[in-house]
Amino acid sequence: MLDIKVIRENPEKVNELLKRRNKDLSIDNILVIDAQRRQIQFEADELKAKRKNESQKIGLMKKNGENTDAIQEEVRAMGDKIKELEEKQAQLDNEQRQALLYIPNTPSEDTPIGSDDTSNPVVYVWGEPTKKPYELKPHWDLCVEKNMVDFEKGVKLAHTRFALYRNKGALLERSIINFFLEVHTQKHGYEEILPPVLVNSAAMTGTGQLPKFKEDMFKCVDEDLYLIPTAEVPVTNMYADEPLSEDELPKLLTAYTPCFRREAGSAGKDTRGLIRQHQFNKVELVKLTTPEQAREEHLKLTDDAKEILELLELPYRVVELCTGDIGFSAKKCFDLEVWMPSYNGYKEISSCSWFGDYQARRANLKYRRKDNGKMEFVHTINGSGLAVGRTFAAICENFQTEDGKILVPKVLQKYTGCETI
RNA sequence: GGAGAAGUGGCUGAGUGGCUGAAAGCGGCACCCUGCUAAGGUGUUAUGUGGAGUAAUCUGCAUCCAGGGUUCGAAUCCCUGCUUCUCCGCCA
Repeated sequence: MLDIKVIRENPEKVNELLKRRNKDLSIDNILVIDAQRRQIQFEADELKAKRKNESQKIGLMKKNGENTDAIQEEVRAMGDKIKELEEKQAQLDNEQRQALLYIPNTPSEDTPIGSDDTSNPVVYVWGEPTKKPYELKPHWDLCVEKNMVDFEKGVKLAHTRFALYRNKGALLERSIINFFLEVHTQKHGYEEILPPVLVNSAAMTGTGQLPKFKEDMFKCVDEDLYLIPTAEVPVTNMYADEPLSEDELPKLLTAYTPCFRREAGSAGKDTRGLIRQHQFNKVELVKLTTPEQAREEHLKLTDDAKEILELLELPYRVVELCTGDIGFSAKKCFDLEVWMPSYNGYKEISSCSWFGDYQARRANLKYRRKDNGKMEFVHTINGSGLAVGRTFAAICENFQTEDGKILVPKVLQKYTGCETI
């Protein structure tokens, strides 16, 4: 969430940045709550100080054998008033926190301004869109023909938008996961994490999924547990309420997990194939950094994701998300888009975001600075490195041969144990 | 799942109703001393949130797992929850 002090001291600036996302956003109501809240706290604190003094007096009087009935009654009445003020204060605290939880992050000053994805500038292109003299089948046909993915079984066992991988399909999916993890741990220096895929509402609130995006997630009926929509949630929250020391930063973490999304509101979108499933695999990259390190580490994390696509020799481009398209918690974000013949276009395969201290405030992620010994919020950064199902689809489509085979990218062959599928 | 015990500052650990935001030790930091090394001395060392001040800083309140309760007053008493440990049961 945003820093209330920044909001208080610089409301015009905050409003201006928020309106770059959406002109309806405003923190004006929060300022009103904040002023009331501080007034009440001031009154309550003064009264509590008074009660403390009087109570100590009673202790002394009792020691001296004096009668304290009158003063006790007086302090009791004070207690009633304090309780009243405390309740009011708690209510205002809560109101303010709730309001803040629904305000998105302020975009970075240099995030391009625009209202939707049509304003996202392309900042980098690698390779050429795949062109072949023969027809490239969409992966949803090819994979079914080759008995690699069984969409019907997925639907039968669970629900629409669930798939079952089998045979070489399961092998390819598993190989991609292993390849991703190995590059990020061996080459890029990330620590591998295998986290729980169910997390509680505190974790979901920390990274910004709750409370606003509740309908996007699968929730357990009788427990305060949600299926994670991304490994970002458990991994970013690992150090919540647990200050790090500055030498531990930047902290680089990577995790493979299945991800679960309700895709509420996506009815009719990407209904064929592996592109938009309720369950999909992803390897995530997460960084916790100092504010000074953040921008550079964000670029480096994006490079780590880009490198995967280059190693696989998949054509892709990078777009920078504009203020109207950027995620709720992010300040700045690059999307990596892979060439997907079935779409005759580029399709998102990774989203690399810098969150500033927005998530850190929500999750209470802090570190102790070396220069002044003070506690400070870390900056969080994350990105897909990469989405596995979409990589699977991109490989199937971009690398198919005329006789219906799929060429396994060189770097994957040691995992699949074969050159073609 | 059943029974019992326990949760205090970065760590160990004292503290059963008031002068304890919290002893002591360790660790950390600063300075001093010692011609190396090791040791020693002095001081300092929690977080959150208000108020005053340009600021350095001063100051109120809250916080001893969490939330309630009792009391003039709670780390200390009571209730609930969570977590950890031990024993039993079950189990991949």
